[in-house]
Amino acid sequence: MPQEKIREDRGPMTLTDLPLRHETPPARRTRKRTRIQAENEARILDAALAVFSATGYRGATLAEVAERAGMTKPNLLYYFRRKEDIYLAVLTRTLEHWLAPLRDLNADGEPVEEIRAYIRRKLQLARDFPKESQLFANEVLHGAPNLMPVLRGPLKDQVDEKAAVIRGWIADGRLTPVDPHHLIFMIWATTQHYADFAPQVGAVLGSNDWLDEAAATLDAIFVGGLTPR
Amino acid sequence: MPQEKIREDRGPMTLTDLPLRHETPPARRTRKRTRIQAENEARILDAALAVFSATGYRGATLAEVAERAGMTKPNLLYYFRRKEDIYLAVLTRTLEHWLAPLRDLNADGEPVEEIRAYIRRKLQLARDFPKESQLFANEVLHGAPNLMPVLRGPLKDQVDEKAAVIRGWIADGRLTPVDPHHLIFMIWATTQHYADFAPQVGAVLGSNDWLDEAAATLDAIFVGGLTPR
DNA sequence: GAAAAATTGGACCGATTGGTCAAAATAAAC
DNA sequence: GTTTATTTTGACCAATCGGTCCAATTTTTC
Repeated sequence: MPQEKIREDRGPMTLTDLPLRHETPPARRTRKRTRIQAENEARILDAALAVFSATGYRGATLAEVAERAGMTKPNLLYYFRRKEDIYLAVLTRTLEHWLAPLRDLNADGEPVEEIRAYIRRKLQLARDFPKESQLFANEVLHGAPNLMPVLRGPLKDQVDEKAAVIRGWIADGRLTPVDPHHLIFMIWATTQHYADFAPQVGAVLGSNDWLDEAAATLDAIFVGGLTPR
Repeated sequence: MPQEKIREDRGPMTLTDLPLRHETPPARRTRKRTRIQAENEARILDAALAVFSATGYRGATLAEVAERAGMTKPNLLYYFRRKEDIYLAVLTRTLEHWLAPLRDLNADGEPVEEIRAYIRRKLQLARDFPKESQLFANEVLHGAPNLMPVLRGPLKDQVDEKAAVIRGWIADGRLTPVDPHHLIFMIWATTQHYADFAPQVGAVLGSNDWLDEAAATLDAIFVGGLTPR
């Protein structure tokens, strides 16, 4: 059986109201958030990101998450009732972080320069937060069982909006005519590749210091490919 | 615990002698390969590709592989002694298929046209054999525990060889100067993206018929980016 | 500092899963 | 057609894992 579908639909959604809200921890039934609660939940989410991104949902064990978070398994389950809840929580947190850079693509900027800056931002994210990228990649690779509503909803909306911007630039003759959606896919693919396929990149290059060379190459190809002749 | 490292080193290797040889099935101890053996092993490998690519090594269960292969679990284990053996067998078979297209990059061809043809081949592979791509992506995403020697050995050699060809083209002024390794990464990333992130591509496009548009976009960017001005 | 609430962890449980075994059934060899 | 080798399967086992329970401990409240 594939990775379980964890979330059932709960209606439409927006970017600020991502549809992955997990069960509130039992301790929060009453009163306000405790200091210990905040600390432990943060430690758990960090541990969970490491474990889930490295092994996927099915491969991850609560015992390992608990150990990395420095607590026992029942203690972990005191903060998150189920494994799914932990996964959804860390996926949600990652998602916010992940959708941000595209938003900054500015319709009023110089087209080629805007895209170049976007690529640079994504490349830095890949270097600085590879685990987030891997978590996301793993989820989508296995059919996005928990993310499909987000992909079809907020993500598609976001992409469509920016695609319209790019289409406008093309119409103005400021960019080579290409399909904006596929251009965005290209940027996602080429930048996230360095996080998701890190072992391969490292093995082929014989080094893990790829950022500058990668940026230079992406720059050359995209700028050359997008600048009207 | 992450996906187990299944294979321990067995020294240097070549492309034709990939280092993922699994245990020979028990039935092959004696005499030659049976008709039933060949049939069942093929059915098992097909089933295993589907299951492993969809759920990863840890997520896959022998029961599901057996069911898809149309046999009982003990029967499956009669042909492959352990889960690892099945995984390694299907990974090996995939690998051969996967390393092929790069080999066809012809040093004597017209540079931009050769790269364009390579991209087209990879894109068709992504459409026609997404499961192979996903299997490979999953393995690398989780640290390539079973593939690292291949990545560092035969794969790196293959890439280095073709990188030299590209470097030659650049030296002759027939291509925009870019780092050949990163150019190859770009091609891998942009083409395999359509297989590995298929749910996302489908969700954003609202369609699964991406080949022609993708090819046109990749063509425009890569040709524009690689053609000297 | 006593009472109440929140936090921690040892022991335990049922379900799943990879894998075994031995005996039955089928196919191949002669 | 009998013997021999191969193939199939039901029953079963040990380990792992998600999750529960409850008593002990610590922190907060007043």
